[in-house]
Amino acid sequence: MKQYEHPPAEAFLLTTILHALSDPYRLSIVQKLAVLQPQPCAPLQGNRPKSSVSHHFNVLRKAGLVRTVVEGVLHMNSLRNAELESRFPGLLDTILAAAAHSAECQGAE
Amino acid sequence: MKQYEHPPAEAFLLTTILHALSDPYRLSIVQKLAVLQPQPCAPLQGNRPKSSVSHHFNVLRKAGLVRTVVEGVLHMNSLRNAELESRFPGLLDTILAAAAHSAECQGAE
DNA sequence: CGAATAGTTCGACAATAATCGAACCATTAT
DNA sequence: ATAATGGTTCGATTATTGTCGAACTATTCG
Repeated sequence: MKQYEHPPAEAFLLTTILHALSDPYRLSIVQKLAVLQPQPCAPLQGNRPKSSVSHHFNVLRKAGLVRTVVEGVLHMNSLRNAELESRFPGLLDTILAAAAHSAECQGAE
Repeated sequence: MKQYEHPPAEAFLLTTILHALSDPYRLSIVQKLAVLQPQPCAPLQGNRPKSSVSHHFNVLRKAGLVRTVVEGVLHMNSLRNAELESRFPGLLDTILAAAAHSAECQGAE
C-alpha cells in the first residue's frame, strides 16, 4: 500500500500555495474538502478526465494544501489545516471566506 | 495626461488576485507598497528590464491590487487597500503577514 | 482467477504566462 | 527645440501549465 509524499510544513512556500489556489477547479476542491473531510478524488472529479484530476491533486499536495492517504482502493484527501494554520496563520480560512463571497467556482464542477 | 483603467471592486476575482500574488516579484512589489505608498515603478524595478516591470504592474492592476495614477512624469502606484478589504475582508493583510513569515521574496529584488 | 473500481503515469499537444530588446510616448528641464 | 527621465507597447522567444487519451497499478469483489 504505497503512500504519497507530502512536504513538511517548514517547506511550504507562500507563492506555491497561492498559485495552487489560483486555479478555479483546485480552489473548488479545497472548498469542498473544507466542508467534508476526508474525501476520495472521485466525488470531486466533475466531468474532468481522471488524468487531469490526478494532476490537480498533485499540485495541491506539492503545495502542502492536501494530504492524501491510501485506504484500500480509495485515496482519501484532507486539508492540512493545522499545519497550514501554524505556518501561515489565518491564510486558508481567509481565502476560503473570500471564495465563499465570490461566485467564480460555480462552474468549476 | 492619459490615465489607466482599473477594474471596479465588484469585478475582482479571487483566483486572479491569487494568481497575481503567486509570483515572487509581484508579491515583493505589493509588500513594498504596503510599507510605503504611493511609489513610482522605478524604485521597485530591481534589475529587471523596464518592459518586464511594466508587464508585472499590468498584472497587478488588472487583478485590482494596484492603482496607478499618472502624476507628471511619474506613475504613482498604491495598493487598493480599502476596496480589497471591502470585497475580500482580511485577504491582503493575511497574505502580507504570511509573506513576512516567508523568506521567499528576498531574492526577488 | 477474472473483472470492476479508483487513481496514477506517460507523452503529446494546446494554452498561458514570463522575459526582454527595440522603438515609442509623455512630461519636464535646459 | 532638444535632451533626459519614466514608463508603455510591440513582437518574438521561451518556459510553465493545463488537458487529455491510453496504458498501467493496486485493491476489492464475485
